[in-house]
Amino acid sequence: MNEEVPKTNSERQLNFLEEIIQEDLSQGKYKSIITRFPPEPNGYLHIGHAKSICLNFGLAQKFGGKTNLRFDDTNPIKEETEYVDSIKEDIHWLGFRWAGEFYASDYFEQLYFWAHDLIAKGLAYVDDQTQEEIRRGRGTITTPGTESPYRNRSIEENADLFTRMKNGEFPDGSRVLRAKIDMAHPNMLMRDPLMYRIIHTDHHRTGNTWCIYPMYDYAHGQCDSIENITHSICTLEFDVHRPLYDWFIEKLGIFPSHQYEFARLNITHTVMSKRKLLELLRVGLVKGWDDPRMPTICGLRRRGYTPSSIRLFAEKVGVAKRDNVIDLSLMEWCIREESNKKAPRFMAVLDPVKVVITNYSADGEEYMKAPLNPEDPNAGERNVPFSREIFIERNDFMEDPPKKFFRLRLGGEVRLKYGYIIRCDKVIKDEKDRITELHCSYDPASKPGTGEWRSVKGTIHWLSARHAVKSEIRLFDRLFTEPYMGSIPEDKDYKDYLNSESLSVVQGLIDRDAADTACKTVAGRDETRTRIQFERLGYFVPDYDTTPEKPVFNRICTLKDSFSKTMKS
RNA sequence: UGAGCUAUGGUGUAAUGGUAGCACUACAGAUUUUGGUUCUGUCUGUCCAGGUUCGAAUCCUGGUAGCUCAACCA
Repeated sequence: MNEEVPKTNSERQLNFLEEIIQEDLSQGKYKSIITRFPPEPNGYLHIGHAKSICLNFGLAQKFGGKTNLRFDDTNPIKEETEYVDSIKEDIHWLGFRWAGEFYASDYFEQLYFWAHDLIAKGLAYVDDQTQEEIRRGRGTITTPGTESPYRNRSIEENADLFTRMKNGEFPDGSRVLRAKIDMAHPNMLMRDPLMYRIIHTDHHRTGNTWCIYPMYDYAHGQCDSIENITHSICTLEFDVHRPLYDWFIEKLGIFPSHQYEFARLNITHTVMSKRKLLELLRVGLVKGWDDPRMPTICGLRRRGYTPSSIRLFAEKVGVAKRDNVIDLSLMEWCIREESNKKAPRFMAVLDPVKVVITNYSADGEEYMKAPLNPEDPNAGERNVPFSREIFIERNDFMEDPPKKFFRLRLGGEVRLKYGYIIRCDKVIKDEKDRITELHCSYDPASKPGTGEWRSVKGTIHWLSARHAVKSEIRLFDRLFTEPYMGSIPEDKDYKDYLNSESLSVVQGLIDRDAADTACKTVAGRDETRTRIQFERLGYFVPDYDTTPEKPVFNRICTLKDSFSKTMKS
């Protein structure tokens, strides 16, 4: 029945980058494409980078090309090997394999040679002005700049000075190499941009070999060119850099890589800038780069998001050129979508209240059959122990509930998931009027699999007191209370919007089976962690802090909950 | 105020001169031993004003709004 359906325009649905590539390929501009992911190793990757990674690697996969990983390490003051390692780990974890691993610093020699070439062509000069003088000379957005008094030095003098810059004869900040373009250019980037600055600092890879370092604009396009990158994809804010990118490539007469820009990812209730993320960490508002509330890749990983769920998310958010803010609920949908199909079901009680089944024998015990996953018949079954004393969730009982409350109430019946129907006969409270125990009776005829099935309105989860295992369970919520963190008032600090309830740690009870699953987890090894569902509570994953003595769970996300909404209204 | 980029439901994203579609969200109903899942349905959209055309989200003109750019950061 595989009918060949011709592709119509409406089915094509390529994003604008895919269209460009398809066009380039079909016109024979390139035989195959090469993309690159070019992080600066000065921080941890976040979900915004994940979008870029999925884009660059995805494009190459889709069109039969390859993708390089290139570290943009042109500023030794900010870059560290620690970040190089974490970036590689994150990309790998996301499921992508780079064709080549390169560093901008691999090309320092070539870049230096090309700089001399531009000097020889009269297109670059050494400027002795101070940083302040250069800044003032650049003019403003609405007024043209003025030329540096050093702009018309002879080629010989420039070459000599630049060589001596390289040889370490001058202190930091005393001289720079500039491209000679146009101080009155409407694009500020073209007003004789800096190519090199002097920095007497050890570089994480080249050590003290160099004391002059190329600027981003002088390095990036040429690095792309050296690697024969056909499509150099970056975020929108680099759009004003494109003329410069092209200018260096043209003047040098090297392989013409081309730059294309797309809109960076924003997500509601979080921030994405490295600076802010780092500040949250320094101030102690989060516990580390991999705090499960962080939008970093390692944070999402610890939280329990899977590589496939993040890839799905990257696909769902799309690629275009307009500013966007993606609803956090889309991310949650992506992990729920996957977890619902895969996650084995267990039970946990986060806020236990004891229930005594008064008509069940004190030393009695039996096992209830429970499917591991109702969505997957092949997942098999497990046995859930039942006994006279059980725990249920405190909020699954109300003495005097509203109409739409389908759970346990005084004098009412509820089904224990996979187990008996019980009726609440008596509520026991302490002197502070807090419920300490519920006395219930069970209906022996209501055991699943025996006799006629009897339906009651509600079904709740529970745990046999005798068999339950203590566990620490960490619940997370949005980091910020405000959805659009990009548009908070200017007189406000983004930290004013922190959600004080973004983390709550609960000492709860879980299934023996869930505890076993957790303890099989090797701390820190994500591949060994099983995502599970605690019924009615959400999807969870064992945290790195799990020990054989104490399972620790992170809630990845809740289940969709239409009940709390009905109750509020 | 100069230059560049962008404007399609609440949020994203398609429609490449020919029926404004898809996803998320929200809401309603059916099913349900998870107030989950699944299924069905509903609401809501082309920034504005002109023009070209048999026909415009799409092309043209003029506005408006948002974003980016004045680091020896990337």
